[in-house]
Amino acid sequence: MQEISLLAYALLGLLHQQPRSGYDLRKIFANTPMGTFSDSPGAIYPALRRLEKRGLISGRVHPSRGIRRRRLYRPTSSGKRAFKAWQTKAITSDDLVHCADELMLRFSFMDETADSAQAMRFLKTLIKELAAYIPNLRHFLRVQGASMPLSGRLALESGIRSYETLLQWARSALGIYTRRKKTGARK
Amino acid sequence: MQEISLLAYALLGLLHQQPRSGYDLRKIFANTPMGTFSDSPGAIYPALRRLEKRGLISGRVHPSRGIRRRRLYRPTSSGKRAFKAWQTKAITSDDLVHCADELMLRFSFMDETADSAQAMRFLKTLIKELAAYIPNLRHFLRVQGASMPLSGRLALESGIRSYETLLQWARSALGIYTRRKKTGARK
DNA sequence: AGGTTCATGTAACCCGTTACATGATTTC
DNA sequence: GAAATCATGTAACGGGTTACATGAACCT
Repeated sequence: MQEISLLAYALLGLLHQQPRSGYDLRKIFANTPMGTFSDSPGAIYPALRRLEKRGLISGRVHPSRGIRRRRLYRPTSSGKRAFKAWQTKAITSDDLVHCADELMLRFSFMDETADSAQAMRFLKTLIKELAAYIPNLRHFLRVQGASMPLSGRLALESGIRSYETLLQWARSALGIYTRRKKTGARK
Repeated sequence: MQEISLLAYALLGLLHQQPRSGYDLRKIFANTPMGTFSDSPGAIYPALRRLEKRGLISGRVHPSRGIRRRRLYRPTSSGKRAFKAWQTKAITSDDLVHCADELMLRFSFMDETADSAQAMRFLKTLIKELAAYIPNLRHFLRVQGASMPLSGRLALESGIRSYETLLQWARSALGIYTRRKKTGARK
């Protein structure tokens, strides 16, 4: 069982929304706020091939009307399982430092593949980990700040603020899910 | 003139503060908020070798008292020039999307290698680019939000908030530099 | 007919990951 | 003297970057 790259998970998630071609996916990365991912063909097409070879997606050429030949991919049932497993796996404190992007990607497809209970569980754990981690950073800044140059201190302050913003966001997001659940929630 | 990786710039920046060994650098990445960088020997030592081969740092074994043999590196004058050039180069709007980490790294060593005028110039440009970019994201959310699933909308909102936080931080940081300059500033 | 966009692919290169290896020095 | 830590290395592997290539369909 090989590792799956973050880009590959992004592709897999987007294919959960609807069948798409490599070119469709490239355009998404080129023209939307998902632009942190590479839109280069040298990244996308090999990644799709690998996902197909591992049986997580299946692509077939769409032979329809006048349009250019496009190979449309969709997740297989095994691909759906793998994606959901990745999405709902436990959040570790290490994830905050090394995989903040990955956490947000996992959350951003939550509605496509899981129920709101999963989303809420995710947010609660995230809140817990952030609330535990931020004081460590504040402590480091308090203790080491004096011996750091101004720009370094400010850079650290920026990192802390961004975690604090994330925490505030997670709390408000959790509130939205909670409220939606109380009022007769659909889905 | 080859590309220099972000990790390599982080190493180069840290070596501006004081001569250090590969092990010192690994400990920094393992035990401080700079932990987003890899502390694995397979990343650090080859990176140091490459920097040395390119003439940006020079290392020599420190033969002093009882201590274990340590190869201490320090930047060469050419390395200092390259670092400063990287640090003070123009900020593009693309940097915000693809290299936010890189921007903060560039800033965090500003005091080591440049004067506060450079830091202020950096912050001003950052503020300008952020102020131009954030409305684009807000616009996207307004137009596309309705057709996005809740979790996707929230994830985008989180990204926007984090840019807004960065903008606020940049403004307050610029304020600090400005004030420090007015009152009889040292250095 | 010719240029542009659509759509997919490939190959060389770089570098971070993972895992393993090796000694020297300190510690108990 | 055994174990732990210090300190540096190396090799295989994977995947993203960059650059180039190809052809079909669309537009004028």
